[in-house]
Amino acid sequence: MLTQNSPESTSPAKRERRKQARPGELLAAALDLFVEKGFAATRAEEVARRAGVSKGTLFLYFSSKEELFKAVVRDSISGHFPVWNAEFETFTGSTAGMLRQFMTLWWVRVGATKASGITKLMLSEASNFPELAAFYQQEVMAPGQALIRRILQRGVDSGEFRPIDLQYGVYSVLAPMIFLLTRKHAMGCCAGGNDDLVPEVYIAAQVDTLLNGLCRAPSSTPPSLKKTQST
Amino acid sequence: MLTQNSPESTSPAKRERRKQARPGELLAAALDLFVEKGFAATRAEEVARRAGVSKGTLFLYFSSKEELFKAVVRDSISGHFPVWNAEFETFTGSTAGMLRQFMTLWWVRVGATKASGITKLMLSEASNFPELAAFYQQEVMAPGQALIRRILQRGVDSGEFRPIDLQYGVYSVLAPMIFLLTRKHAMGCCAGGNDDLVPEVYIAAQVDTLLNGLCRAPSSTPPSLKKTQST
Amino acid sequence: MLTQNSPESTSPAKRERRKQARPGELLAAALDLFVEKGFAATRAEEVARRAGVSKGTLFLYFSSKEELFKAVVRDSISGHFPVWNAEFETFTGSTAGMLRQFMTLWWVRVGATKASGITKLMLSEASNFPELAAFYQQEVMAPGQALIRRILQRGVDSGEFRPIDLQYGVYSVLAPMIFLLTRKHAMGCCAGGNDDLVPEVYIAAQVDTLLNGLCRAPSSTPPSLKKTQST
Amino acid sequence: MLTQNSPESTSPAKRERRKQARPGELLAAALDLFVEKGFAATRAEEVARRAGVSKGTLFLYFSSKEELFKAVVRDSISGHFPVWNAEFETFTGSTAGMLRQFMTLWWVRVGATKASGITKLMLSEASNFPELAAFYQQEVMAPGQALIRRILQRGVDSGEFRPIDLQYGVYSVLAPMIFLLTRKHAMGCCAGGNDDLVPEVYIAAQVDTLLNGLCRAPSSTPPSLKKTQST
DNA sequence: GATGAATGAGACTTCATTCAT
DNA sequence: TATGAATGAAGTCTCATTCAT
Repeated sequence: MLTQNSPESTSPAKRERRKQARPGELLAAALDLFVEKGFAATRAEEVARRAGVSKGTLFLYFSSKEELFKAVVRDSISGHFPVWNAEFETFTGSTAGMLRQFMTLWWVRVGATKASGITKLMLSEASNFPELAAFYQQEVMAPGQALIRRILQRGVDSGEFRPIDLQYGVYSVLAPMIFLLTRKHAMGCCAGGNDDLVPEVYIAAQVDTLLNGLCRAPSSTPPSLKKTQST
Repeated sequence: MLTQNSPESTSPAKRERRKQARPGELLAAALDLFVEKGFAATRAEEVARRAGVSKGTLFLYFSSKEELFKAVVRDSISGHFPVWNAEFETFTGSTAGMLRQFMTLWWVRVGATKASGITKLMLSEASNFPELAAFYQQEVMAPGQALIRRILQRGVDSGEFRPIDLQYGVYSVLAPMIFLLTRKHAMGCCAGGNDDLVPEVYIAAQVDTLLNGLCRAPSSTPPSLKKTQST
Repeated sequence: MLTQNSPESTSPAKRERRKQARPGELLAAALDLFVEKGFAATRAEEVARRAGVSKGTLFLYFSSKEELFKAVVRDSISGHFPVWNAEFETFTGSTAGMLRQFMTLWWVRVGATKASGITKLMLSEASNFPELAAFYQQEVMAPGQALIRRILQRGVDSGEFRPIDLQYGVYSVLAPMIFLLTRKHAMGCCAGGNDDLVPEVYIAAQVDTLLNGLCRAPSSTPPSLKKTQST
Repeated sequence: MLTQNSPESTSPAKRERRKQARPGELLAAALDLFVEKGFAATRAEEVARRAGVSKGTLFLYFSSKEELFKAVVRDSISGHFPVWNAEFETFTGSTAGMLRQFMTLWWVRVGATKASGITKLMLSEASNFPELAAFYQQEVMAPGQALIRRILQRGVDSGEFRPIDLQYGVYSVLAPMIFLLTRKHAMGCCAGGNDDLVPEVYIAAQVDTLLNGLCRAPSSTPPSLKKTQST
């Protein structure tokens, strides 16, 4: 989370301190509840109560429930992009290593944290809240995909990767991330009895497959697709 | 869908027939609406109206909106596996071709149809209905994964595939399917500005990547996709 | 009021009877309360309670408080215009008599009834509810002024009246009507101690003044205004 | 307005001066806003902000929003009559001219200024504040009407006017004034499409009609009503 | 069985008023 | 005295569910 909340302060300027901390406390409470119950099912009053304030106070800091949600997204995810992107600006290793690091860090920073719940939430409720969906698309999806695309482009440019279609390549990287979120938040909670998926291992395996494919040899790869290409 | 709905009949003698058909008509209407708007946003009255009955009648057959939802999922997801599995029992080509066919057929029969909405619906609402999630896991996910596993096993056994971890391999295949559903039902409505993803092409590309990886490799990388290169 | 409400019925099709009567009962309750407390200060629930139904029922018949108000206006005033206008289509007497009849009937049918409260209400709250103001302007003011204008035009055409500016003439007729409403609903409640204004007498006197002026003779009418004649 | 407001001073030593001026500044801000938006729609915080103080300070000086309203009306309506009355004590022209001057000056000094908002405000809110209405009646309406009555009496005495009922004559003069206020503050915002009413012209026309009537000839004024004729 | 009018809890949001600083 | 963060009652509107007909 971006905000640093220090709810327990007893110094002289107590009121001011509280005011500084309020948004962070509300954001934290909102993140918890949104992830736990979804956007529509989370009641504004409950967010306020969990943050230890009254209903009215919530609206003092966030003009509507939707604005609160946007703030949560910014605080949990999109606010970090500048830093995260910067790390890759200066990456010097192989592009394969870069892709591995991207997915690994994504898991550590988003997938494994509460922030991942936000993405799952969008998957679930986007269609009912078009404005939020647009916001998320613009604030999170677009920058994220841009970064993936830059990595793939680098691999193609350097000759490390085959000259693939970039957009579909991006989706190939995205798919396992979405899959993990789905496991964790939707099916995972009660999927099978066997917890047979260790995310870190899955990501490693996924990167491996992504880079090298399932096939043993270069083989006589079929001329892939002479089919559909329907529109 | 398993139920056969014939909503447009009102002749005198057909009254009894109608009574028999009621639950099916309600289920069909509910499926449409749940897929279209999600669980919370679907109003009971609208389901009833689309089924051609009154609100009261809906509650005559389903004691609550939740029960209706459960019934929809139960009614719409099983029964296809026996047939689909059988087709692969007798497959004779290469395992690469088998995998390609599996995903292609999945798209044609599930991904591209209304049935896909049910899966998306589970993704969205599973956490609110643990009982349903378990049911879905057992009835749909397990058989589906078993089939994928059999295909991969065949490839490994025949030496076509590298000796990968089977379970993670299954997830590698599953991920793009989930991703497509997500595109179609959740983010799709407003994702990007450009509808830059053609499912059939994506699946083909995905299978290609799955089989051969992104890396140029030692290999004579197939000229697989010299297409689109859209931006 | 246009609606005929018969709240007390015990015949077989009781429910249907109630349904017929509901809008009228709600309209009557709303009229009372709007006149008594104004638009903004009238709570929807109170309207419902006075009509003997629950909050939800009100919104079953009128989709919003504003729509309820519009319905009240139509029911109390503008719905009568067709009939009222018709009466003047066939008027055969002098235009002076016509004008006298117009104002007299206005008092009997609107000014002296609860409907007058609606006009007063618009005077008070129009600026806070622009949509309602526009509605009232279009539905009530415009037709009313059109009728007045027709009367004045008739007088001018027949030579009974001086060739006055029609629009200002309309306002001359309107002013005492507004004045009466103001007396009745705003200042009247506690104006002075002496109820020194009898509306019917005021109207008669006003018509007289309107027709003949205050001056004793035709005198040397000052060349006062040979102006505008706009419109 | 009686209070002199100097809202824009914040120098160090002027602190004490400010304190004295506070109530006046608040009253001025409140007057502006009440006239502009009405009582209910004016928010306490906005009044405070416009006066350059905080919300808390407003309640330091006025115990509630209602009290503030009363104070505004009390502060804004008296004091002008002595001067205005004096002007007419010494009037020497014709009574017709006197009446014309009275209405013209009223428009210049009241109707066209912010003061007119107070009267409109009384019209709107009087029924909710009976005490204020009584106060206004006594302090403003009564003296105003007395002046009009004196003018009419003068006309009758001198033989310029017909021997009309004085009280109703007063109301005939009052009506167009009220009408103008109504136009300006209530309906005006969206009345008609065309701003077809120029107050000065209207007043002139009104005076003309008042003096000479609509009818062409002195005619045989119908024996219509030598008053009462009620109902 | 079928209907649909009626219900009322509950959601979001506003804002006059309070009170610790 | 002045502040402004905090409160919470109140308002409009929705919708799953009930029940008299």
